[in-house]
Amino acid sequence: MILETRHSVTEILSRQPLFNGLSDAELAQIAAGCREFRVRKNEVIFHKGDAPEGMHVVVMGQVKLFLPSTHGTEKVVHMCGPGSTFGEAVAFLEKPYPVTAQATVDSIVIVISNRVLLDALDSSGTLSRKMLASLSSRLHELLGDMEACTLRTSAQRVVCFLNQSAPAGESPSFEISLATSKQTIASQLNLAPETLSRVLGHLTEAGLIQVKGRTITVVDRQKLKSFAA
Amino acid sequence: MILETRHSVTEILSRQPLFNGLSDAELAQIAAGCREFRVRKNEVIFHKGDAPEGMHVVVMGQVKLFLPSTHGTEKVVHMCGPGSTFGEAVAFLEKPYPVTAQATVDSIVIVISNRVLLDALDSSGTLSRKMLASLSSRLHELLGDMEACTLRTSAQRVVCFLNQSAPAGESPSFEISLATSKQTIASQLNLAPETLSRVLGHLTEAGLIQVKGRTITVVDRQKLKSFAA
DNA sequence: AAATTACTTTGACATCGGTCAAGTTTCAGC
DNA sequence: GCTGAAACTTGACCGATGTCAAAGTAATTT
Repeated sequence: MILETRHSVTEILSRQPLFNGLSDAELAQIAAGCREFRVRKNEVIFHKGDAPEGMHVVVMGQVKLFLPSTHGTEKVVHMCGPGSTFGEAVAFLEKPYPVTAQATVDSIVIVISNRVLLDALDSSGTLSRKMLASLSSRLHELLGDMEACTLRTSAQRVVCFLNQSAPAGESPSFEISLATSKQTIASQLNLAPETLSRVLGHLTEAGLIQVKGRTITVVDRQKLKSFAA
Repeated sequence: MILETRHSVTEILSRQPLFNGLSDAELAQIAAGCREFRVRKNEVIFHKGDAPEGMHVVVMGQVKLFLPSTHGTEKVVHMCGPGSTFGEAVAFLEKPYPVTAQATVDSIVIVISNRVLLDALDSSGTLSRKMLASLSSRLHELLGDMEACTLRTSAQRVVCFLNQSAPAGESPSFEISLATSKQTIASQLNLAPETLSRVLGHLTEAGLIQVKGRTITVVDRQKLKSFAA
């Protein structure tokens, strides 16, 4: 990893929702305990089982969090885009990282050391509250993934994913631009890549979607949902 | 549910690790915002999708948290024994409960309203820190479950469960007393009850364990672990 | 204690999704 | 723009688990 100091860490942090509402002094204190890294595509930021350094913020790029298995396979737990944080939870426990973090493209990541983070939390009720909300949100998300993995069939999981990726509007038709490879999405949905490919094929045959590379067009939101049954 | 006021809520709360280190005044303030309920076996405390009331503390008995599915099946996410808390995470989000909570035996549960909890968190850094640790811990646990469900075979999941249930000591042989029905354990491990039964049968045939009702004796810890491979 | 209900076990069978293999397309680096 | 390496697709096959059914066992109620 290459140390990077060109940008103002304070400025970057202040743009994160988590750090909104903090005083300049508080922000400066946190920024002082940060390091900014550039990581290259496929570079591992930390391994499952490593001792925790601190909380990470993705400034630019994309980071994949996954559970590695013995036979080289992996289960993707979460994708972190710009603004996403990860590795917070370990700061409050004395346990190693429960996942491996790897950049999927060249990225810039800020690390806030545990000490600094804990100090900041002690001195700011606002930050504590936001951190609690952030962890709760992650917890809900994970429960949702659990639900998908255990209670739904492959087709239902894919349909669910497409719906979650839908833009805010209510129009029956919309377009999705996949943020990652289909391999990665398959892993997130706990499917073999082949299975994802086949399910997308079936949905296309049924006239519900159109797939062109990483762009998927959903023709009819409602019909898609009812297909899952 | 039957309102219950005989016991001192303050006293019960003070026994929970989460509330250690709080002043009497703070505790009293929290206790004033609590209700204590008795729930009977099989009674549902809240449903997935309900609006959140607050945080729950199991005083006595046992509560099952699960994801219900359409066809009556369910996936058990967590079992809460005396001292366990649940439903904290919703206090920090504006979302409905992500799981259903149901008593598995006659139980006593305390509910701390969201307002009171949030106020207490604002005024106590200690409590905030403990709550962060509690949520983080839950997150880790859930990741562990995810890992088990997605990366392990049925036999590996069962062996894993037996190991996790092992007492602290290092002796090669130990006895486990299951806290719930095998049905429930099967659901936690994301197995059909029949499959759990069969796996336990195989482990018994292999001379690795002995099963008698809800008591399982592990003959050799090491051999059991190596069986998973 | 008898009766009813729920839980567990066992067997036979079905199936969803994974694995392996081969071919095709897309992408990244030069 | 080439070229080699990934990524993706498609087909054939297989196996781990789930489902269904029935019998046996434990637990709870009356």
